[in-house]
Formats: sequence, C-alpha cells, structure tokens
Amino acid sequence: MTGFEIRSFIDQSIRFFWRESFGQIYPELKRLASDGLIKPVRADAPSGRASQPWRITPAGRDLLKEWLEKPPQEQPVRDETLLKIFFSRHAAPETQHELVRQTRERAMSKLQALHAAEQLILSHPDHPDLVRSLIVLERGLLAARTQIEWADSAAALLEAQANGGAGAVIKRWRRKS
Amino acid sequence: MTGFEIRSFIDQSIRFFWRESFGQIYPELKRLASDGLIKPVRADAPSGRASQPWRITPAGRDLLKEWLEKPPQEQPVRDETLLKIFFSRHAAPETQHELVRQTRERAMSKLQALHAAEQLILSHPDHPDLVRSLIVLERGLLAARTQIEWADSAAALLEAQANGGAGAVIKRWRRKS
DNA sequence: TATTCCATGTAATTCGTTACATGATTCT
DNA sequence: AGAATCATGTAACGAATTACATGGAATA
Repeated sequence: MTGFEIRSFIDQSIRFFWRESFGQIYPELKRLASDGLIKPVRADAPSGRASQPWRITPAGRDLLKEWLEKPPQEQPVRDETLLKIFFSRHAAPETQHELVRQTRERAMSKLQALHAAEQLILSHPDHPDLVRSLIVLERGLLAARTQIEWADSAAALLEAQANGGAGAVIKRWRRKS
Repeated sequence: MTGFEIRSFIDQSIRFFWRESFGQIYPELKRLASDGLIKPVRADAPSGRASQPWRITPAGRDLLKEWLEKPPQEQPVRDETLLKIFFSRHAAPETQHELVRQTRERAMSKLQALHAAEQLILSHPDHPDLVRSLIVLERGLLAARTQIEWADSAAALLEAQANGGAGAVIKRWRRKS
C-alpha cells in the first residue's frame, strides 16, 4: 500500500481505537524501508509526487510476528472528563450535571456509528478478518454502553447528593452493590 | 501544595485515570507562577532544594472555573491491544487467545485494586469530595467489568471460529444481539 | 483548462517521559 | 554520622499533531 492508502484504511476501519497522521506515516515508511522491513513495489524511483506503494519483506513479516506476540503496553490513561468532574467542586453545580450529560450524548452518537459499522461488517460474511473485526467492534459497543450506564449512575448520585446529602449518596451506592 | 505533594496526591487518588511526571510538574508550576495563577506561600526565596509550597491566586481560581466549564477534549484513543488483535491473523492462532487472556487478567487485578479504593473512600463518609470520588470510582469499576465481559465474549467468538468457521461466528453474534 | 482529489513530504511546535544531578530533612 | 526519604530541577529524547508546500492524475 501507499502511505495515503494506509491512512485511508486506518480511517475507514479502525478509527475507533487508532489514528495516524501523515506526519507520522511518511517518515516512518522511510525508516522501515531503510531498515529493510518494507521495500518499494516499483523498482524505478517515483517522479515528483507520484504514488509510491510499499510491500512488506520477509524480515518485516518476522518482526511483525514478534511484535504481535509481545504483551501490549498499557496505554497511559488520561481522561480529561473524569479529571474535570473530580475537581468540579470548584465550579458551579450546574457544571457537573452538564459534564455528565455531554458525556452521555457523545456515547450515544458513538453507539450509533458503531451500529452502522456492524452492518458493514456483517454484509461481508466471507471476509477473512470477520472474527477479529467483530471482536474489536464488540469492544467499542461495550465501551459506549458502559459510558451511558455510567452517565446515568453519575446523574443519580449527583441527584442523591442534591436532595439528601452524603447520607443519601452512600445509601444509593450500597443499594446497587 | 508543593510539587512533590501534588505528585503524591495524584498517585494516591486519581492514578487510575491521570498521571503526571516531575518533568511536567516543576516547569509547569514555574509557568503558572509567572502567569500570576499561583504564588509561593512563603515570601522568602527557598534555599537550595527546600520545599516550596504554592497557593492558587484569585486569577488562578477564575481560570480554573473557566477550564472546568469548557467541554473536555476527547482523548485520542490508541488501544494497542485491539490493534494487535485486529492484525493477529498474521500471528500464530495461540497468540490471539493469549492476548485476550492477558487482557482479562489485567482487568481482574484492576478490579481488585478498585475495590480497595472503594473501601478507602467509604471509610471517610464526611469527605467533601465523596460524591465525586464515587462517581469517578464507578467509572473505573464499570470499565474493568466491561473489559472482563469483552474478554469472555472475544474468547467465545474465537472458539466459534475455531469450531464452526465464519457461519458459527455470525450465529453466535446474532444470538447475543 | 480548471478543479478536485490523490499523494508525498518537511518544519515547527507541543506534550510527555526518563535519566540524571543535587540539596534538605528526618530518623536510627 | 549515615541512611532513607523528601524535594527540586534540567537535559535528552521520543512521540505525535498541525500547518505548510508542492506535485500528479483524473475528470467536468
């Protein structure tokens, strides 16, 4: 594939959990080529800005396998929404509800988009990546539903706090556990 | 608080969704001070490496409120586990199961840690941040449980694929929806 | 032939971690 | 006095985005 095609592929298939910019892709392709992990499909040097497809080499395939077997590194968790809610004592009470409400809304529209993606995947039942696509999709669906569930629970806790104070909050917390 | 105390606070309370390094904290404190958003508690300049506590200024408080009201920016999603699973067609079949299994295990131990945190929060029912701590904790609990649920679902789908191929996978997928 | 889309690339900047260096304070 | 811990700070590096610059190919 060309760098451009790689970017398009990412945007069309795994955009829910991975993104890349051209500023990353093009320098990285050169690095991979100079390491002998990929090589240009066409022997002759491209003129100007003509498209430049690349193909993986045997050495590249080996390294890919190796990478797949290494335990994935945990991504650094940095959730700005939770950070704001945690410190929202210093904001107007309205702000807390608003933060929760917006989170719910975003999760709802994400859920919509994922349902569309589901239809697309199911319409190609013979695609070799079917299982893995569904597994990855499932992660998105569960995450979105969880987000909605959390927003509702958070709203209820804020409600309890407003009406009955800390006592009501703890009562409600114990009830669900 | 001093930079050191800030770091300790983060590590003890919100480490599940936020981290900071000293390399960020100390230069940032200087920037905040030069912007007039915080000021040193002690008037006299600290000698050597003595502790240096800071206090927020009225201007800082204003900016904090403003920041709390701005819609949080979505964090860029980059899930290396999903990326590996998505491309695991190129690895040994064992690898896929292993990736899922490890994810489940990590979620389980995270759940354990969160339950411990829950006890800690509930043991201080009069803390002013009680609601917000529980809300943020709830997010972690739900996320961990979702991760486990997903791992089980993924294992089942891989199983279906191994036993009955694409047909069995789709059948199982439809059953749960 | 003008426009649109495909396509590559670089520079500037930001964000963040890690490693390193060093001093102050407290406890044994 | 020595060790452990509290405490601040900088340098080097890496990862990633954004903005910018430019050219090639297809099509209206």
